[in-house]
Amino acid sequence: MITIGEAANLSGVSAKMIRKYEESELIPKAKRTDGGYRIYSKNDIHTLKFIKHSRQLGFSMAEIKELLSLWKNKRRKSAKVKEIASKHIKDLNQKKNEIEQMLSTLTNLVRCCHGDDRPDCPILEKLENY
Amino acid sequence: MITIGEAANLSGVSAKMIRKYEESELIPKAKRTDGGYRIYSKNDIHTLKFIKHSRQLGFSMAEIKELLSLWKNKRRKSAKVKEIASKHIKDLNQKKNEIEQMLSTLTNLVRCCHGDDRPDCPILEKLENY
DNA sequence: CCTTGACCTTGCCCCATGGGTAAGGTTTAT
DNA sequence: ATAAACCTTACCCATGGGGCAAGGTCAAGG
Repeated sequence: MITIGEAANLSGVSAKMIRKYEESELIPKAKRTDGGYRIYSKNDIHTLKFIKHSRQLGFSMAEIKELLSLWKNKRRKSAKVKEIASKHIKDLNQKKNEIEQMLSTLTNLVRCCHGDDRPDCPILEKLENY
Repeated sequence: MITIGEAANLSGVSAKMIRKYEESELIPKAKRTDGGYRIYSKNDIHTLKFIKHSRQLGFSMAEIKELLSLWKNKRRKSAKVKEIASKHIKDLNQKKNEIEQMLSTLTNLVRCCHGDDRPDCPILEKLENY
């Protein structure tokens, strides 16, 4: 008999998010006690950990939904998993490139700015006339 | 007499976001026609462009609010601008590091996955037992 | 048996940065 | 005068959570 609070402690996923994942159909609806409390099994904790690890690698809810169904399906093709992960790598690389582009511009600007009591500032000039 | 749609075209900021920026007090409340239409000046367009450029460099609304007030203040100290930009660079570097951490893990996993018709998959194993 | 405290329930609001849509009013040109 | 194009406000959506409030449940101890 694992309650939602215990499941949260065991899995590292907050009770709030466990309910959210249930509502979003990432996990099946939990069984309830007569009083209406959700109850979880060891296996449910295992699934929650899977979700947590997927979130730590930056997968979206939608991607995790796919990964979960592949994980549960013993006749899956690993190619499909690899495809999802490769697509995610592509997304992350794009985000990284955008950040690097910002960083390169900002770093140049900060290097050129005196950073003293005077108002003259190449950073503001760039924002004004970019 | 520039309407919000024209201001959007001229500045590159959507009409929706112009209203949002007004509500968030990034820009002053626009004057209105008798019928209630917002009207803008050339100077307002200039400010909207400043905001747009700041967004393109990833500054948050709160940061842009500060940058705008410094920009308008002719007695500002460039040190303050530099401080905001430096803090932003720090934030971006942290995001970048997190993404790189994910990428390094994911890249290894994808390299190890056969990606064929068989179900065996190191990616799913990692998500399960991380 | 009853109380108390810890835990759970649902429902709502909030963050940031937008996209979209609907019902209705305004402006401008024909 | 009317139609098209534009504007207004007020909602809902997404992402991935955090937090609070009012109320119900559970388990332990008196």
